[in-house]
Amino acid sequence: MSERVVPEPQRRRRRPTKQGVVLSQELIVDTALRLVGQHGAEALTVRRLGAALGADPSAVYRYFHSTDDLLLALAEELIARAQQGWEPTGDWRADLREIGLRIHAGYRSHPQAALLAAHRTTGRAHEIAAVEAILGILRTAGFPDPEAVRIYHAFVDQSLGFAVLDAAALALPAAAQSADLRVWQASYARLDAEAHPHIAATAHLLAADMGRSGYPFALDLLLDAAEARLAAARR
Amino acid sequence: MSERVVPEPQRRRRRPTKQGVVLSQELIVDTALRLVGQHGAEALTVRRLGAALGADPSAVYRYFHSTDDLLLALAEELIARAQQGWEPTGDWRADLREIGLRIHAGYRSHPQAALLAAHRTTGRAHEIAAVEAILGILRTAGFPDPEAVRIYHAFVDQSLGFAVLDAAALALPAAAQSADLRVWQASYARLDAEAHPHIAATAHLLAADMGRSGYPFALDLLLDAAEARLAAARR
DNA sequence: AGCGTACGACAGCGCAGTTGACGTAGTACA
DNA sequence: TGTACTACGTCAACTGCGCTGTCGTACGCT
Repeated sequence: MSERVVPEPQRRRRRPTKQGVVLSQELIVDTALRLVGQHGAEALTVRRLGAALGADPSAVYRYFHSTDDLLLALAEELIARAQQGWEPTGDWRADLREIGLRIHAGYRSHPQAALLAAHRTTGRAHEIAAVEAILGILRTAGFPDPEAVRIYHAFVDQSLGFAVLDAAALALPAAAQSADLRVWQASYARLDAEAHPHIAATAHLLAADMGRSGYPFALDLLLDAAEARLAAARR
Repeated sequence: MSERVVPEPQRRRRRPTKQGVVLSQELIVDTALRLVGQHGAEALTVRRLGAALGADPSAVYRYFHSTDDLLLALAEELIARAQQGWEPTGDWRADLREIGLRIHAGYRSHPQAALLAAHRTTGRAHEIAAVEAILGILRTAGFPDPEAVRIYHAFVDQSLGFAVLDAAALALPAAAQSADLRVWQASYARLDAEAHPHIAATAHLLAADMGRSGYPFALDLLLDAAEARLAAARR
């Protein structure tokens, strides 16, 4: 990973492409997010991005050194959108729940960005604001600092992790999903109750949950546990 | 996704490759796992796999129709390894914790397989055994069936999600990690305490946690919450 | 011994990310 | 207004990817 060669301050020369489009970092990021949203994560390639922009694919490299760089910019944009129009209510539990659902929903449609965001740091304004907001909620709620930091990490990574898994499921081609359903019915639903009593007893429940995201429930579990620890710390 | 064209029952003809290796599904799976373990998830390509096997890359397609198929086999193998040598102790909380750590550790070195395993179903023996074991622990602990299924999903997806994120971090080239560290120090550590009081107060704690997996802590939170719900259900 | 075929090798397709050279169009300054 | 500079869009090409169709051969069966 080299230094950022591409100048961050705004560019001065703007020449339209052959198709008359004036490029910019924002336009490229927006177009990339639109591509991913419409055609899935696998549709995001430099070549397709160039086509969608109406420019030569290599023009992208005038604004980002690599796709890694571009994905970091996508991550920052998603963080920004997740915070847009959000105001804390003062109820720490409700606030965290709302933020969690927003992060999850935002990244769900952009799994590659979620993978990066989880362990890279953009160091830019919106990311810093998000960290500050979440830590602020926890600390003003009364969590001691070490606990607040640990819960912060668990909270963020949980929402990103579920988003990545859910996004991967959504990105599967329809044929693969129906194939899995067939495999499932052939393998699980017909197991005999003697060898696999627990699966047999809950097969109908497992089937009902297939394809639904378990994130909201997992988030509630995390908030339950956090609340219990807060009560214990106050005692 | 077509039907499985490659015959599952064991093959009869075995001709060594030019380099004298006799191929088989097991050998290919083992070699693929070794490749991923040694050189990261990105090292797993059909061409490199062929080279590691001492065979032409296209020979792999005699045993799996696609990389998707191969990854499903890797997933099944990882599930098998995670269960190897494990015996339930009867303490549901300790048992779940042990299983969670095993799944996390296993998939952590094989993120692509984890991504697939989370929302595909292999329908094969070891996967079924794992589902049966986890559900069994929850149901004999006393969780009502619907709750047991929901906790099962949250538990599995949490461990897979963290494994994917952690694996992605491990797979980053060393240069990217040091670049991020520099960005972090430049952006976060020097924030003024007025604009970002919460980050400033916990900067040292955040730095100490960088790069460490938050999974064990998040797992404990989930188990805490489950235990509380079990107590409530019994009451 | 001989036949049928499973399987390994080879060549090649389309697509991916990325790079370096090139020329032009826009800006800045006189 | 003119001129020099250079940012930026384009082009062509390199490497490596998953995957396929074809071919010959050596294995295992009868």
